[in-house]
Amino acid sequence: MPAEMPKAYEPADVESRWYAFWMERGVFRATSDASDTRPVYVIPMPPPNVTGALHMGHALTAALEDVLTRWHRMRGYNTLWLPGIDHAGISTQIVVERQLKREGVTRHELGREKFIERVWQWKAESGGRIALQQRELGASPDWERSKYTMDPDMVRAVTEAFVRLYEDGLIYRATRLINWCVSCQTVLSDLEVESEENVNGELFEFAYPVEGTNEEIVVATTRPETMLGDTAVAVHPDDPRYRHLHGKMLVHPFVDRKIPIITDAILVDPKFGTGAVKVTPAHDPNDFATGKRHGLAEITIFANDGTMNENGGPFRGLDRKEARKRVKRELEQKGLARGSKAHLLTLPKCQRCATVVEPMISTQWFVKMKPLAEPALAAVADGRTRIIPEEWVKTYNHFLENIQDWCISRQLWWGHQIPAWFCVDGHCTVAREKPAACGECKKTELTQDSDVLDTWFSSGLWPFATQGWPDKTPALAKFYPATDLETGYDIIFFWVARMMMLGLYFMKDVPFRRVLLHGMVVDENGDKMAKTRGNGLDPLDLIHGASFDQIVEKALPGAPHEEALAKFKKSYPSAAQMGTGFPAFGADALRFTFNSYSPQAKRILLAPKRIEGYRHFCNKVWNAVRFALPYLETHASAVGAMPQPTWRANRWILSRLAAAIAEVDAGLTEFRLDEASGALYRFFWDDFCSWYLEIVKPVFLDEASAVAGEVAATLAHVLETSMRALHPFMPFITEELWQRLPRPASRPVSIAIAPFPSAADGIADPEADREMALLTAAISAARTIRSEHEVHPGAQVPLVLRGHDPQILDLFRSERVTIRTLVKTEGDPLVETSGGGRPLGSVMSVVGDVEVLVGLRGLVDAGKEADRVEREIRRADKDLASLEKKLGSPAFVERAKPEIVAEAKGQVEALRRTRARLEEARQLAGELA
RNA sequence: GGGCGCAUAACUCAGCGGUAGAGUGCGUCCUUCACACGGACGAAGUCGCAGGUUCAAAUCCUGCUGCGCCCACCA
Repeated sequence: MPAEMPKAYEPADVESRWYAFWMERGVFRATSDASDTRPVYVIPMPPPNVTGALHMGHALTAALEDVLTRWHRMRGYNTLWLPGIDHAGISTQIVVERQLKREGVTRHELGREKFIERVWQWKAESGGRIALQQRELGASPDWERSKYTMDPDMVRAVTEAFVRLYEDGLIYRATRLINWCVSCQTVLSDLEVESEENVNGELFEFAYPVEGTNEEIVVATTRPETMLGDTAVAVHPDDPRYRHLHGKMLVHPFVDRKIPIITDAILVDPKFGTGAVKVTPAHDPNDFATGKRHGLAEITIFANDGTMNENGGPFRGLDRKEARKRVKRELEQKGLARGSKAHLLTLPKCQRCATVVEPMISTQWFVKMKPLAEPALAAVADGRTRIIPEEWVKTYNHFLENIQDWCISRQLWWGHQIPAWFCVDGHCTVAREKPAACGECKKTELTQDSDVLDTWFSSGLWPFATQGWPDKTPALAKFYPATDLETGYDIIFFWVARMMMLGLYFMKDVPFRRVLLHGMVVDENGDKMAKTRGNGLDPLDLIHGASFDQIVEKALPGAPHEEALAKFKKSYPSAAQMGTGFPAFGADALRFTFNSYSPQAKRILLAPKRIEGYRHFCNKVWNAVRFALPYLETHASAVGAMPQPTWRANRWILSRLAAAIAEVDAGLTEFRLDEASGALYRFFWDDFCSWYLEIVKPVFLDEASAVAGEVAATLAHVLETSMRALHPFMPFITEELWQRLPRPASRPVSIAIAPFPSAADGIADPEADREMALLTAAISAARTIRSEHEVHPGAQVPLVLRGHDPQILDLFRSERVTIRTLVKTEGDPLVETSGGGRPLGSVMSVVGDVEVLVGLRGLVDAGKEADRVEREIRRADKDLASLEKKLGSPAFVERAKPEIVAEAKGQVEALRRTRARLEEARQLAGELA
């Protein structure tokens, strides 16, 4: 460690120094040893996708969870922040396929086995990247326990869970109308389908000729191409327009098929469109249900890639979009088109690739959700798991109360292959290992189901599968259930609810005691960060600094530079004014920023200016220690144990420290990290730096000072304690400074495992609080007078403090050095009882019962002084009026709480005295003129 | 179509029943021996609109307006 401390805090220097130290000392390790009797704190990290690079969401998650982790570790908990990586089925497959494409190969050419090898190879190369980036943030999980959802023990747990659910009748195979992504070529669960609202589309109308008549029936549709799969046209049974057509047949214009006219009161709203609905059971959820009601044929018209199959007649081979155009054109040519009108629609899109999802009939694996959902609802309702902020409980409940069965099979290669085997006759056998023979017909030629499981199936098992389940391991006994689960609200359904359900099912206990939810990081305009928008920020660029050119290149790769820069500046107007790039804010500043947002904020508008503010705070902390160190060395013999000071400022700062610790404690306990971080910020900057250090300076300059030892002891203690309190928020700078500061011999090797401050580190002292409040108010009043009259900061002025209360006068007398230093007075301030003299050219302020008189001789601007006094008087009058009005109301006096009435009365009296004294100030101002 | 949330100082946000707060920005002054990534002081808000409850409302209730998000199979 360099002995010299640079004048400005350099995050890069400090941050590069400590991570290896923590790792070497193993301070992040938890123990599953049963003999360890410490209380346990477990918080599973949401495993980032193996494809991922660290984005703002990860950084936010890491910043918040690391605070909780480090805080508990310092409080003596056996703390496990469990890291991991998710194999992320679809995403990963897409990434690797894209890679192959660049090499000119498809996965089918490569073959399944070779492809999976490629994915593993790719994981080995880049799968560790995000963990390294998390280290740059200072994250302190127990890396040695890191899990990958494709680890052999995880695979075993997934298989076990699947088989058990199957055996218990909760997993089944069924043929349903499912969501098919024609681009990813797999089925998707309902949750993986996102709907894009208010898309401009059209409602196209065309006619089906009625067989054997000259009549026709006109239907309206947003998807004309699906008419190739129509197997009925439905009308409302009571609709008089069509009554005579019930049961008649229609002639399909393109394929050799007759279509019945059916009546259905559920499907058809006679007021909508033409009142006649074409029914395509194989490609629309409503029509599918209608088809089931009427026993209609289900004609699939699309191949898996979204092109028309052999049922498409003349349109076979065309893509969906192209088919739509051609169908419309041909209908027009046949004279069957009946026009179209604009129509707003909602498009279902694939979460991964944004392709429009196609409803298709397919045989898939499902999990029966109702029986799993009920215990999960109960666990939150009865408080076994608490959701914070509470507003999310409704969302959680609504989802589980209306939950549909979960489609868990995916037509991918990358993932956990489904443990089901088929014989040549199509019988299915589910087993933990490949069975010797078909469970039904005993044939021995078996092939495993080629599908894999939804990625979220394995994530749902995370809290126990990572601890050795299904074995009864010591780790499982120790670390299940977890204490907290902290994550973004966007995965309540995908992850949180499923862990609740599966945890309760397999472990008979909730997976975690609390669910803590944070919001989404968005740009300064409130827009989601997205690659297409060019508004993504790399957290590492904020930590290390980067030019806007570099940032823009990353945000919108491949785009013209000017365009990308324009988009970026629009997304971050305040950043655009910061010059040509971001300076290195440092990890600590970024972390502190994340921790300064209220957790109930759904959107976190990341303003770089705010990060800058917290970098300044780091600098403040740095310089406070830099200032103090020499004095602490000089008085080394006095520094050590918990101080028991008698000097007022020392008592006061310990009292403020006690209050700050209490606030931090309350904030951290209730996941109000913003309140905790805010309390520390205010304590350190306002109380400690602005007042305490300034008060203490003359003590160290005075070699004969009798209190120097006491001050050094207090200063050392407050700084050492502040570092410990700040450490969960700013781990790097606090470790660095703490290592430099004198500290009790009992402290461990790293601040990361030093005790977190407790009530015992402060001493509440209401008397000191009260006295210092008076003192600082008087000093501020004098400073205001100086400043308002533009007295040069270096100039010394006479100061008189007048009052009636002998105790208060004693207070001022004993603090004359402080007053003299902070106000810059000419000699010691004069403290006297009312009616005494006053300095030449006096201007006066009233603070409580004390008159603050500053002598400004010829410096006075009479006009300004008159204004200032009038302002004070006006303020007093206004306050007085509102209080008197309130006290004048009998209703208030009778019904308000007595203490509130008493307080108001006290305030009125004080204000009346102030008001009376201000008259003298007014008179003085008048004399000046 | 339902549900949730947000509207407080120029900006970003706390506060959520007892006389309006912070950070940033802004203005004045200061290169004072920790820090100009600083200091002192100051200006700035009819707490979205309209009703209601209450002795008292940014704070609770109702309605409205404007944003944002989530869920939902309306051709």
